[in-house]
Amino acid sequence: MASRGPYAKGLAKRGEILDAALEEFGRRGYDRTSMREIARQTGLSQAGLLHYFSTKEELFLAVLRRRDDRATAPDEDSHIHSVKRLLDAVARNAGEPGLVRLFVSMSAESVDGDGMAHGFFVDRYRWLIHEIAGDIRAQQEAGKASTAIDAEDAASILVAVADGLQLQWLLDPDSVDMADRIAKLWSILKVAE
Amino acid sequence: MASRGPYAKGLAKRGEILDAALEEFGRRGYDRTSMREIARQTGLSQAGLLHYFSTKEELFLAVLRRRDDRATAPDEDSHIHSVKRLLDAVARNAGEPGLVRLFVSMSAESVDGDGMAHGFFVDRYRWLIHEIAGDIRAQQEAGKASTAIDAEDAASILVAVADGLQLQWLLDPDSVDMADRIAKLWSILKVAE
DNA sequence: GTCTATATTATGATAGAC
DNA sequence: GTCTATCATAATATAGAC
Repeated sequence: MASRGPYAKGLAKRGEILDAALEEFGRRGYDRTSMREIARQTGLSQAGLLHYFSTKEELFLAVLRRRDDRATAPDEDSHIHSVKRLLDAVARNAGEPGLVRLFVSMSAESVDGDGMAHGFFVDRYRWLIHEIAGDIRAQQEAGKASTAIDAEDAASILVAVADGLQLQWLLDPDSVDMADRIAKLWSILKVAE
Repeated sequence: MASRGPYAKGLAKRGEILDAALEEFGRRGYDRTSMREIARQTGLSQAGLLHYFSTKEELFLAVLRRRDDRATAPDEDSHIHSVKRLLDAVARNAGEPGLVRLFVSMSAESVDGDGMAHGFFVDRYRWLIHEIAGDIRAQQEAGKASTAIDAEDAASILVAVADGLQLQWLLDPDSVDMADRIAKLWSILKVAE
């Protein structure tokens, strides 16, 4: 609530930088994005930008964490992820190719162990799949979902389909209706014998 | 058959370069891989390497095409891709993280329209899904697969799961048995009501 | 076919003034 | 908090000798 205070301006600028960085990282990938370009877009010199984020990696991780928050926070009531939320997120993402690109390409790039964001993505997938598996298990126990498939397997598959479809969609947007396809899959899994 | 001739040495060297490049691109991604490093690994100077592939992009595309061949050619009888082949490829890939990494990260990196390999991956996905959809349709007509889901949808989903699971597996190899999971999915899709 | 040398252009980061 | 240098690398690609 402290919209005035010693840090007000700095915080606003930080937000502006994160917006621009999200845009650039999402559009061009980590390696091809330069600090100079992000600085330029926010009306700073490169050195000025480094006052806010003293390394490129630091800025990158801040961008990832912030996007993660968006996907989690401003939604429904529960703080738990669920199948429904995953489906919603996929549908929503069709309007934000930059975000999708960011996550698809960043998670792929972070794959090698020494990579900057490796830990971030490992944790994120573990958490996401665990949450969704919990939701599926609850639905199974309530008799609303088939027990023909293990909840953990189903969760992992749904997350995998979401990622894979996003990749197909990014490469060829007209060829895929992501939300429709993943919804069909879930409707089948839900009633499998 | 011409193991001797004016080009024999050049061709062998080309192969050696492609092997090293595949390894490096797969391990570090396109941007982080330098021509100098590939040259070093093949006992060439950077300029010497450029005699074989005059730009980095050219080398990269040669690597992609070659890997694509591998996945297609040395398999069974038919020249057509199929669900079975996709499942086999996923199982096989668990032994070749470098290859998986190459394709996951390269396809993600190629996402922007101006990217070097965009066309390659767009074509590849179209073809792959089309082939697999054809196989599924054939199974449906033979009464071996359920018609509860559209063949095109199912093919897209299976390819998406393969990609997504590979990503999960790369990030956290112990957490996923890719082949098992995708096989379970297919067994469910096959008998869906 | 392969090399050395170099041109050119970027990058991330630091030092220090204002 | 922001700037102007500048440093130190590192990259692809070219020119031209051998």
